[in-house]
Amino acid sequence: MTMVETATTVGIREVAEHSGLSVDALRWYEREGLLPRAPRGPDGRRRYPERLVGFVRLVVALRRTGMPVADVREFVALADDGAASHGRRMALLERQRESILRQQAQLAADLAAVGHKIEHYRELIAAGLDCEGLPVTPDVAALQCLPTLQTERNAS
Amino acid sequence: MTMVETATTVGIREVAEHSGLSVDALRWYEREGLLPRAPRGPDGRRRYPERLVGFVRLVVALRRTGMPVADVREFVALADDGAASHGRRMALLERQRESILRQQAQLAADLAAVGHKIEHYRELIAAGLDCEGLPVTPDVAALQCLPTLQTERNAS
DNA sequence: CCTTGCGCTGGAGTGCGCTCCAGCTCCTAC
DNA sequence: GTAGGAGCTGGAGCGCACTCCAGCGCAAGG
Repeated sequence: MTMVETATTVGIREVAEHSGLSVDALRWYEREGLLPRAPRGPDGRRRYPERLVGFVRLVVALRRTGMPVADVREFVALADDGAASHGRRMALLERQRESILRQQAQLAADLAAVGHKIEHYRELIAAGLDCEGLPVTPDVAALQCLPTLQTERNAS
Repeated sequence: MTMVETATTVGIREVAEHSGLSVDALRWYEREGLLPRAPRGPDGRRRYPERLVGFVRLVVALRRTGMPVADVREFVALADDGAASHGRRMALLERQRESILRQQAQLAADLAAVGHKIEHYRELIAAGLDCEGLPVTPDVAALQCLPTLQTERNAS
């Protein structure tokens, strides 16, 4: 807190933290035209005004929902044309919205598939049967409940 | 239809068509342990029995919902252990289910963000204003409605 | 017998989307 | 004045998940 809060502009670090992107990714997005060029402070560093931070959030939402880099680039390029491109920008967003709706349907279907499989395992274990419908021996049944030795995420 | 329908087993091509994976991807999945080794016909070709086709569908659902290849591999490896690994397999699926639920929440949030932005553009256009709240000139307004020259997807 | 078609294996190549780095400039604090 | 820390640029490198290919075998049709 030693610096003067220049109006309401934030540094790249904070934008990174609030957007979920890395600092490197933010710079890369800018170089690649996925973000407009951020204005620089007198020391040559990026100062993100509030509007731009909001824009970053939108771009993150677009990328996270699977919009390819090329399409984001196009969207940003349109933004340079000002009000004249509002219609086309809206159209791009609408296409993305359709895509998100399809993804939601797909995700719901996949959730159901996984859920059914879980239920299937639950039943098999409860009934003491293996996948072929044969009863499991007690020693195997004991192994089934090993409280999830869990995938050894702690290696390396 | 010149071949005898060997029980209820299908060739790799049909599995590809029904699963959405490419033939190459199916073979690659098998080599990499994301699918159990498919039994071969007398000519050395893969013959997928029904159970395996169902398994492929599950694996596709897991991958599509973002389960990393390494985790799928682990799941498949567990399947080799038979009934003794039911509990652990179920645990893996449950973790994936949690992940899907989080994705659904994120997707809904992103859909809302995109939706709001669309609404914003709609209002601006209807009101004849640009992003700074200034009225647009009539010639610009005309450009806004260019019926979506649409991203030129037909290049190359 | 020869061609056509599908599939096989194993390995090399590819596209995307970052991530990492060297070498530099600024500030700020001690 | 010098040490440390954050940021800058441009370019190289990388991990993932396939995709593509050469070189082969087999079986059926003409």
